Amino acid sequence: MGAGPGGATAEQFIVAAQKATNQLKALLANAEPLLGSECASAGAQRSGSAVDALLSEITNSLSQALASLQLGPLDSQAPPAQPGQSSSCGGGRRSTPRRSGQRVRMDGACRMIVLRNEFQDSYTWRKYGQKEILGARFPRSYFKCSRNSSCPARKQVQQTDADPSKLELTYLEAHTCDDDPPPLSSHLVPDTMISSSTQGSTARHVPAPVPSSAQQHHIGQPSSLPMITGPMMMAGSNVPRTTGDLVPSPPAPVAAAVPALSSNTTAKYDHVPDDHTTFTPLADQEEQAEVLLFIPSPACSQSELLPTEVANGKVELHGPPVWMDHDVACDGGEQNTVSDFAVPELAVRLSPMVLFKMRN
DNA sequence: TTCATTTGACCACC
DNA sequence: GGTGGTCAAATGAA
Repeated sequence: MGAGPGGATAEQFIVAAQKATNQLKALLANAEPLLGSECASAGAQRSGSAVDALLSEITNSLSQALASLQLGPLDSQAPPAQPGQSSSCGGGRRSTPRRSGQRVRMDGACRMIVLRNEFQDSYTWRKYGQKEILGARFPRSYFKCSRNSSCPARKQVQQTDADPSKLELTYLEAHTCDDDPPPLSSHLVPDTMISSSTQGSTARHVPAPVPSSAQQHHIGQPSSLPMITGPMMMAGSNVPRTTGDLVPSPPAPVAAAVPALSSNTTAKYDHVPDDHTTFTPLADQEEQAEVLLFIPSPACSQSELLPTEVANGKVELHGPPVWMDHDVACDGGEQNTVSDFAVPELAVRLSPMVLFKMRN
């Protein structure tokens, strides 16, 4: 993918633009009190909302452009597999180039692109397969939750074509092993990502681990940065390898590039404050925003993933991605509760304290 | 010996 | 018919 001299370069430009936009938002937010206190005329307010709208549009456009780059247009010609790549994976027949991910999953899923080669979640995973994906330079690895053999949770890990240092993670099905939660937090990104209630099966699944307060919306990851910044590859990690526990990958340079692919299960334990409803976002939110980009799978639309207010951009949010339960109307009029992450990059800013603050 | 990973083969879906 | 997803035997590591 990527235009001409490197799609990754274009990607970097977009990311930089996103960052600049966020900084501009912050500057404007700081300037608002000055403007608003004495000059809070209706005209100024209109001007402010227009600026907000423009900024939102810029942000959304950049996010979608980035997503397009990273996922690739459906009809794009993906680069051919590298000769050196393993081709021994089963069923590796191929003829017509086809972008990986083009096939639409019917069970729903959410895709998360790890913009940095750092990511962990709170579950242990066991690799059960690897396969060459047509049109993708790198094979896709398949993982199952290893905590409980009956747990249907699965994870797919694949290096992105544009930037091999980035991993594309797709989570499928919800964990049912939550009766026996990990020693520490289990409600961290991204335990499960249940999407589209149009796929009846997924909507029935147990939502992601819910804080004891059982609130309508879950703060996904109070300590998100510590969790995110934990090296996914576990290279150099001192997490011990024990049965069913974490499996640190070897500290080989290659493994460092793509830990979960070359090695094994990923897991770690993340500290989470007891009170999930209140936490102080880490100072470097710009940094944080760069780390993860949550992208709904092709099988589910933005409006399916998010509450209507969010999808319509009427909600102002700040902070890291958060868990949300929200009701979604199915075709038959039936209501299903769907748990998922908000998609801050695509939608809105998330508030760690007040998850949904309605904008008038 | 146990358990995780690898990988060829099979199956379902489009 | 082609592809992605999963299974399961073989293999390797602890």
